[in-house]
Amino acid sequence: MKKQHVSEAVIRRLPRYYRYLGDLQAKGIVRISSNSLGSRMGITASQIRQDLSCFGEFGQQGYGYNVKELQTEIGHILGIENRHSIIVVGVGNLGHALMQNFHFAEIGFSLDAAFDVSPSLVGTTVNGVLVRDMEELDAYCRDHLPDVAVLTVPQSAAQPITNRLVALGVRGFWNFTNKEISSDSADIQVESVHFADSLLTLSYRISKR
Amino acid sequence: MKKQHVSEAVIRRLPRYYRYLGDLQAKGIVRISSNSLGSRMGITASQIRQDLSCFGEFGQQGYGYNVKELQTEIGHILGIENRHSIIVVGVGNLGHALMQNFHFAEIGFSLDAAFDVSPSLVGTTVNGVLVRDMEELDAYCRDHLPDVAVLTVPQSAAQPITNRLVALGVRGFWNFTNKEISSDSADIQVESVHFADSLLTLSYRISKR
DNA sequence: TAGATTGTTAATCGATTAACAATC
DNA sequence: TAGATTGTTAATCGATTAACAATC
Repeated sequence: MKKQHVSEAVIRRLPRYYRYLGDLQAKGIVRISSNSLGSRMGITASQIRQDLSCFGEFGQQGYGYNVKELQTEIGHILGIENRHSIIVVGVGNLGHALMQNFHFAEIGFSLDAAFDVSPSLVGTTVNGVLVRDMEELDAYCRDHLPDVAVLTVPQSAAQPITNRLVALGVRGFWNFTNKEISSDSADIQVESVHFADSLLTLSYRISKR
Repeated sequence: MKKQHVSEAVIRRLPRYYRYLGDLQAKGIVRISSNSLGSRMGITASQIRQDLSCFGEFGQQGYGYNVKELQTEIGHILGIENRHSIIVVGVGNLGHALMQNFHFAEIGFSLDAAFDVSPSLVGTTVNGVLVRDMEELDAYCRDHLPDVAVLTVPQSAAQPITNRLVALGVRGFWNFTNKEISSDSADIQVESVHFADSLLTLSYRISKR
């Protein structure tokens, strides 16, 4: 039975399911039970079945789940078929690294453009994507209506650029600036990657007390 | 009253407290109540007081918390004073970007060395840190006993390098390889940064249903 | 002193786990 | 058919929130 509200905890697990199912497929595994998937992932079979039940019925009694089918379903839930368009704003080391290494297309994103202020970068191409002048940002967004912006600008630019992009209709922000960004506009989604927070939890765990 | 077991949820919030307290200090704010901090962070005052009570008593009735003092205390809980030594293994785009931009020292880590297989990188210096040949990894670790390794190697190298480092006594792994790594050894801590998982939750949230 | 705010205990809420009938 | 495994309901567990006495 589908749920109307899906908790954050469940949503955070969906990409993990997607990833594990991809690995299983790569290994040529065709079917899997919640029990077996759970023990691979270190979670209970109950949790997997409970999680999936938020979205529908994807298994078969006595059989389990078809790996490929379930992956496709979860991909669908995650919105991978939408081919969201995405732009990189700020092509410093990190923006550059993401453009070079991160497989946007594999998870359904279309990386269409990048922007920077540096004259030495503008006009160059990174992994097939043209770096444009930040001046062109407004015109580009009006023309192409990108769904998501990767924020890899300096901290000081984070909020002003966000405001500008929100005004231009960008609804999703993948924020690497280590600054909390916000917007009054409803319906704006922000996903922040806080490297320091992540490493600090590791610091905590390796510190004996 | 100090707690013996501290939940994962609490630990994940500690770096956020640390960050917010840093921002407050930068703004010259000297004292803050749990209520005021909570409304800035979008959480309840109760939660803050409950979280802190796992580690001790840091406030004063009728006054609240001294911003600087509390930050120092939380930094201490997170192990920032330990000056954990850290090495970067794999100096590709991402490893390079982290070395260049990420302020290890600010959160108490000492970035001491980097390793790569590429002859064009070996011997160069990135942000003051020498890139060494991967061949030297074992000898280096035996000599310097680094606490943490940043894994920014290709996926295929993730597990073998981890095994090697575990055998050499490295206890913490900051894993950017998009592969789950594991170890039989007790006391090994892994913190993985899964970019795709992060972006997929954003994909979910901007997909209308 | 009066007001503010803590630390902590108790109440509530939500998430995880267990159990099991349904059924492939 | 017998065995396996689902989807779902119920039970448990843990985390968050509320309340309040203590006290600065």
